[in-house]
Amino acid sequence: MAERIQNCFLFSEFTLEELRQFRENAEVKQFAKNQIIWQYGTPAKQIGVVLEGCVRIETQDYWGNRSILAKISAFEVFGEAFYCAHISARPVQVCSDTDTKILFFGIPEVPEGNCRTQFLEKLLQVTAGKNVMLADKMRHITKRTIREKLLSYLSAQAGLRKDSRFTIPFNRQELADFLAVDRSALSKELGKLQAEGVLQFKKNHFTLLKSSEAD
Amino acid sequence: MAERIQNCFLFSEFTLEELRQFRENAEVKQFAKNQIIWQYGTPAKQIGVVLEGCVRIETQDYWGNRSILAKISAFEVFGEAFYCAHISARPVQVCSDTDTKILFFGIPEVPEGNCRTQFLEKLLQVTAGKNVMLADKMRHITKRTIREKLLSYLSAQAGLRKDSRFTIPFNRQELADFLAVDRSALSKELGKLQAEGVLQFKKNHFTLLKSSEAD
DNA sequence: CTCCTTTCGTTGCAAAAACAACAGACTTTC
DNA sequence: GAAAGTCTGTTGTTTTTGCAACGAAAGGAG
Repeated sequence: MAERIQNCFLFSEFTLEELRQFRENAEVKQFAKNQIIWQYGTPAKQIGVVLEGCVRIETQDYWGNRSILAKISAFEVFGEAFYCAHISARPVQVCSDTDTKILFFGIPEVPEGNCRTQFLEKLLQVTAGKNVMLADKMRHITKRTIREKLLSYLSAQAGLRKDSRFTIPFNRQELADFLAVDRSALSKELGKLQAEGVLQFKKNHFTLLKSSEAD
Repeated sequence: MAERIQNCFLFSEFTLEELRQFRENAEVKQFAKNQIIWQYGTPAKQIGVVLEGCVRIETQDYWGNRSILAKISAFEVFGEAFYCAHISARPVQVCSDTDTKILFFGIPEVPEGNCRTQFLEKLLQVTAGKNVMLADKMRHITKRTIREKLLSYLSAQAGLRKDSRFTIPFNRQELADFLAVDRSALSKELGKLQAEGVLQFKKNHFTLLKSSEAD
């Protein structure tokens, strides 16, 4: 049992006996690079944990255009939302990005009792955390203009830090990707906002100023 | 106990004894219209369930502009994501939209044993469901143009129904709001797509056609 | 210090979107 | 069945954005 699944947050507090029992019930499979692990549209009957390697979460549209939603690396979980929501057909496909070893299981495979309760609470924490992040991002992205998206995001950051001066964890390109806009257009808008005296910035350090009529 | 909290999905399978015990531990409070229920920035130490009336989830930016994220009505849950993710400061405020009666509780208040496990699984299901919907919406919204957003959304619908002919649950304005774009611009783009032979539609019934180079 | 790479701001231009306004089709209501 | 209201497509105009390209600034490596 060289994979040390205790490295995964979900199992970090299992006892040795619980780990042993869980590993007996769960399934481990190996995949070569670029194999399909879960086909698009299949029912979500298991949760996956990457033990070695890296997998891609992908979508494919009606006309065959593929796009990568995320990459999941060692000791990270995937498919848990589809599993827990009991959906009948996964809206994505999962593909090995390198040679991989994957652990598959369902909640019934988790040892009963205190262990399972703890596991569920952790899974809930992970899922809820993703939820908060998604909802937060959604709040900014749904604004119509780059200016509004920026002010919404920066405002939230200031609120979070409880300080009108703060540093963001993104460089320009990353911020543009996060807000789903063009980098140069973002830079342009930042320049305008600074010229208008709404805010000041220097690299990724920002200061929000006085009042404005923005949303 | 006139509120019949069994109407709430989370508690629908509690036994009478479990319900009684739970209600002893949980807290019920009444609010007049437009009172602040949870202040922005406060720690998320409880989950809320609306028993009577309706509440608003709101944000407020650095310059004081308010925006409504959601309205929660009777027997619906709110704040569960913040609670389960153990965040230290809620990024939203919650306000009574009408006179309301709210049930507040934390997980320790749920009777132990089988009951709690079932509750956690249900809560997980609800949270995961929101997660799937949010991620799904995000996939479409992050596309850069209205055309791409539309094709992404419609493509996903076709995939979901496993049929290139399908009906969507939105009218034009609602679809525009969902994709975070202007209604008339959306109509315009739909017209173009139809003229180009990419798809056909009639009200909210759509048919996707042949191939295209869109993403 | 110099070369190389990455990041950032800027510009011009073409494309796309927002906005406002209107007319026809369809619904609902009385 | 007429009137009022809603939903949808369309058009024209203005604003915003995406895109491509470039040069300056910053940071690292040798």
